[in-house]
Amino acid sequence: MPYRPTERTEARRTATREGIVAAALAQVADGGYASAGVQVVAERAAVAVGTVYRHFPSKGDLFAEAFRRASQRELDLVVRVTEPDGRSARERVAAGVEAFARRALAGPVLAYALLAEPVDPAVEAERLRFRTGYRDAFARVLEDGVRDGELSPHDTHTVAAALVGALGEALVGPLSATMRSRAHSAEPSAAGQGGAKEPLVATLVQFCEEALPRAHERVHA
Amino acid sequence: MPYRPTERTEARRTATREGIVAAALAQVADGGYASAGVQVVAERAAVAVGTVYRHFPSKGDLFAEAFRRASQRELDLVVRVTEPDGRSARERVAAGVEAFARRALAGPVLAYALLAEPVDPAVEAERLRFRTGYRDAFARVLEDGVRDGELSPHDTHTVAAALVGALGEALVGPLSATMRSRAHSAEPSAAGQGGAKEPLVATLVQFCEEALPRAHERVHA
DNA sequence: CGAAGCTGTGAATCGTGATTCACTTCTTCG
DNA sequence: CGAAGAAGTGAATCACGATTCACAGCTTCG
Repeated sequence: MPYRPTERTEARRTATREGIVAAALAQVADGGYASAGVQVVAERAAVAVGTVYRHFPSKGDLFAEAFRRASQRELDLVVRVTEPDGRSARERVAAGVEAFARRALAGPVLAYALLAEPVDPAVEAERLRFRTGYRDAFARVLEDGVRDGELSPHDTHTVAAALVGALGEALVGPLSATMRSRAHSAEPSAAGQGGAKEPLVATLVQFCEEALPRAHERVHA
Repeated sequence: MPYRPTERTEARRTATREGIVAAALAQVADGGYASAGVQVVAERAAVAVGTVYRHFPSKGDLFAEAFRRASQRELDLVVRVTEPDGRSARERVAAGVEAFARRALAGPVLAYALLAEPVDPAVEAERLRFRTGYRDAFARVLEDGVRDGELSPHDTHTVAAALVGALGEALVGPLSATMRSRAHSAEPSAAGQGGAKEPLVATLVQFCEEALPRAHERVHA
């Protein structure tokens, strides 16, 4: 049995694979999913088209993985900042909303792709999974709030979904606006930012805080 | 000059055209956009493929028109029930939310297609236009509320978008769930409905009412 | 070295569904 | 009726990007 894969070759293999995923993500992050053909990604990864298919069974699988990684990063962040510690449910929701919004506005093209751009079914499925993730993260906070008597009992799943939807929809407009203006000037982070981000974040945080069904007597922050 | 279009032929032409639009919409309403190829629509309209192209420059244009009509109906309804009359902004928002949710749950497949299903860019553009329509309808109510001192001043556009997003996201789950269960049993409106709709509607109405930034002193319903 | 098995290559192929167009059928009017 | 212009037809074509695959180049080990 003359050939046996070794540590070194396996490392090389992994490196190539990672390069392809990275290229796919990079392409989505700066041209959107629409721009991300297999050809283009392969070129970007300095690899032949066939190589992509030696590492992934299909385009859908490749991008599902790329989306999964990017989304996981974001979701982890939101989960982290909403984790139970001394804070009230309200504060925890606010922290999650703020983190979500800030990250999205920082990387608008990727955020738009992750959030709203038309994609393959396999990728869409990944998107769905992560939306569910966000929803569950918020739902957990809401349940804690109900248990502790801070919030009145309610359909936490639906309310959490509504929070996620509110964030998404309110951000998609500004996100695509930023993308459009970027299309003109060449490079990122130019002089006058697309739009004032802070007020937008503040509005969203307030909206989401208010929307929570507080228990009869208020605790005032 | 031997031939001149006349009233009768023009009527026939219009009828054919209408038939095609209706077929397109019907197809979307019961198989989703994914099922709506030009071929299929043509058959459904009892017309040849070429005829479709004699009436519409492209598939995108056909479906853009079909979506436009369906969406306009829905939007008109929401605009109507949120129109200013004696009611408070809160009540008007609640009425809009309720109407939106009820209609969506009544025609889940169409609602899903209108709201969230992946579609052609031309159709997506139409969708965007109508989301903006809903947003503006709610924004108008919010502005009235601010003017009348019922609500505190705020970014009405963003809040309105958040309301629309909350509705959309909270409904998409139940909508696709209903669709999936419909896929099993053959005909609509069978015995045990997909899920209890009323509580869902109530949750959404309450969520949206709560989320509005009320002026300092509360009016209590 | 050379057999065996792996990864990399990229031009050619394939699938899908929108779109075309040469032809037939219908309608109008001198 | 017959010319002329319009609507209808549907098999053939086309566009486009994902996918394949025969071949070339490494890597391992007896």
